[in-house]
Amino acid sequence: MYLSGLESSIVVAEARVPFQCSSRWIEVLVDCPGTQGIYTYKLSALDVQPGDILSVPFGTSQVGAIAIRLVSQPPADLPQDKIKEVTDVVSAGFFPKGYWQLLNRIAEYYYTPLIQVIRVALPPGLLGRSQRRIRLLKQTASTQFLTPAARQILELLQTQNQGDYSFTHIQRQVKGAYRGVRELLRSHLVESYLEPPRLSKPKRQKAVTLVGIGIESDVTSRQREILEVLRRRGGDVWLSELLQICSTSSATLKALEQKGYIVIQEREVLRIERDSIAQDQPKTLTQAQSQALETIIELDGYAQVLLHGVTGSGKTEVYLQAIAPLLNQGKSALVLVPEIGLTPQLTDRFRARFGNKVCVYHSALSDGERYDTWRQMLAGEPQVVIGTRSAVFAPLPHLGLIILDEEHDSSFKQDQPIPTYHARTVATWRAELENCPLVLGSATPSLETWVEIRSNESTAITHYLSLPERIQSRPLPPVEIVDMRQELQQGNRSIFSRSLQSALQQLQEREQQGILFIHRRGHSTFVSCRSCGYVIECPHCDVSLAYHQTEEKAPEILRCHYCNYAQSHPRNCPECGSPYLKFFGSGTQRVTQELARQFPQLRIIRFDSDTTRTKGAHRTLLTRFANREADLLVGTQMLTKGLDLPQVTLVGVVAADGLLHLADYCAAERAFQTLTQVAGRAGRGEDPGRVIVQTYSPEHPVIQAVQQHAYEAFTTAELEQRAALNYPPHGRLILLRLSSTDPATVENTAQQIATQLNAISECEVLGPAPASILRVSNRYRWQILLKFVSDAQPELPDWEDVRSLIPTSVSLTIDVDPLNFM
DNA sequence: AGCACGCCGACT
DNA sequence: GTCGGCGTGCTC
Repeated sequence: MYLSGLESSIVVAEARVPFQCSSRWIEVLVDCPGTQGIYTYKLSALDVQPGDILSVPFGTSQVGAIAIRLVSQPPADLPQDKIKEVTDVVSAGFFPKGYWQLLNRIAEYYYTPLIQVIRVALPPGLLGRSQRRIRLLKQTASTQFLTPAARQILELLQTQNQGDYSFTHIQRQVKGAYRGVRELLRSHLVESYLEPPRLSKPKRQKAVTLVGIGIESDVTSRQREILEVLRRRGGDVWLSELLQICSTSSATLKALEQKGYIVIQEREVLRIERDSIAQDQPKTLTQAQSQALETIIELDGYAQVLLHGVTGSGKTEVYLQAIAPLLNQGKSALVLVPEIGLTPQLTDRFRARFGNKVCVYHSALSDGERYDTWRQMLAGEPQVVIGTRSAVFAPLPHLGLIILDEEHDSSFKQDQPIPTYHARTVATWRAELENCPLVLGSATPSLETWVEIRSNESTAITHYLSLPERIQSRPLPPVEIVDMRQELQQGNRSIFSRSLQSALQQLQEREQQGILFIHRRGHSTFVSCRSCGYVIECPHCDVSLAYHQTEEKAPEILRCHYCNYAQSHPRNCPECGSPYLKFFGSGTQRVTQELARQFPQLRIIRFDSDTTRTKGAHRTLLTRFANREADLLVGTQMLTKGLDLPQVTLVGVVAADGLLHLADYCAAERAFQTLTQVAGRAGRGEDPGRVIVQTYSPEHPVIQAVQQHAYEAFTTAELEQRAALNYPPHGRLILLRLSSTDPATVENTAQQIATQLNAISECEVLGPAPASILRVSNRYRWQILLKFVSDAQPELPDWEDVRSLIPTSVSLTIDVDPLNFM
């Protein structure tokens, strides 16, 4: 059971009711896998309200918990002496109204225990749990009587200067750790202890506030000076800061406090990055932009809006001007974007417009920063939160608008761990519960959104807003399709067509900038022996290793793109010893090398997940490009996500084919979106742009649609195909992923579950089938796809029952509305 | 997740 | 007969 219906019993604490003496017990939800259900705890001194986040003793350890309901009687069947007491309130005062219902809805729809949903919604560290740690007791000990595992653990502990590691860390490092630790415990070489949960707590600091305004006859000149500094600073300064500025002592300040001039108080400090940026004013809107803005501003209550604007049509300006009046009304706005690192420009623009009312929330923040941002949001000041997928849970009270930018982007879908939620789906529910509008923005709306909006247009709850033109009537760039088969026929064996070559040449001559899109990172997709045909594969996965070489003399490495395994590139074929190894397929590295060879004067920046791994790398690379430190940006998918580089005139797609021939049902849709988005990077500024797409299948419908900027025609055709096969948005899918280290066990289990599911009449069971790559990281993967004709929530087995029937070695995840079929 | 309890095979 | 493997079940 998923504790649905709990929302009726929880009282969301808007104003905390005074402590009631009749409620001496609290029912809580405990953060512990394998437990569902409610546990009752005693309350004596603590004031606990439903929705509070608690720390409670559970079994031998201390775990996080959520207070659900105050009760005046403990359950009759529960012996009094078993009831423990709540240790602490970690965070009091709950989420805004409707939030609890949202979490419950997610739990139900995505078949996920409620506590797991709560875990993704809360910042890390709030649900603390104690951790078992192992500590070295005797420094010098002879290790020769120990088993290898025990000796290894001992040596590991000795490398750390405290001789102290968490048990899980040891388990990761040493195999047979369980046994080894036991052995060491028995011989008293180490001890095991429980470290209490390290809970995120608000960081507090002493602040000095000026209170006395009256005569200052009783103060010394030194004290008067301090008061003057304090007054100049607005009457409110951190204690440590004041001590520094006035180079005084805390005793002097204490004296002033005694005399009643100042108050010294502990206050919460929020660790939130806030750099100031040049101010920016609202821009004049085009006709279409004003019309869209007007519609959005006039919305009252829940509505779903599709803002369908071609690339470069100025969607962001519409967002900004839609948010401005909300803030004045004391409301907040939530802006969701695919990947925050990729859009420093977007956050900059928001900061420039709204200053420090803008908060950025995403997983790259440190735990402390996330925690503080979260606390800050709870406070309810009107603000704009920009974030990635998980920011859909931002606990903003008075939410006035939710914006999902680039709504078609698949990074809004989580496919690993459960809940496998889609931020768009959750945002829709949230907007409904908060009774506020949801704006979905894209140049290439997903088919789901398109159907949802267009088929409900008469209902007044959905609105279709179109920005058919670029700002300042700039034209969309012409797209030239190059048939690479003809290039080859005519004797051009380069990876660049003659058309692209001359365009790159012109780039330099005209001092313009360009973007080159490559589907893959790395150098080559696989390495094969020309003598025997052997392909070098990953030892842990059923894939070939990709060849990586960052620059001319850098080490040559073979890397698995699935499990990150790496080995150095062998000189000879491991199978037959032949020295003739050949690289196939080209990634970003190879293309940059090739460019350097053919266009030595061209300055290149590589922009892919290899070069942007470090913090702030995106911004640095983009700034360098914007400053014209390079002529060409060479990169992967990242280039498609809302980059606004007005100086780019040329966009080249080296090989569109890699995108076209993927196996899953949404491959065509995604290829169209990606190519249209890359193409849209060209000609966003004064100079007109052009796009060159190289392909071996120029007649492919996706290529044709991209060339003609024909979103609607493509979508209509694609929807017909989907309807014929009952694929989303007609009908729904649920994917069961099973994996295990043992190939036979997964297969059998998959078979069993499929048989069970076949009994459900309204759903079509596809599979079980091995995943397209059977083995990844030494786990064998099987899948079962469930297809439903109707949109109704189908009757499915209780997954907890299913789980209890499968062997523990097999893991099962349920992916509702899957997008990733790997 | 941890950690008990508890039931079967290799040793004193 | 005991020690110690890890399978099963509980945690208010």
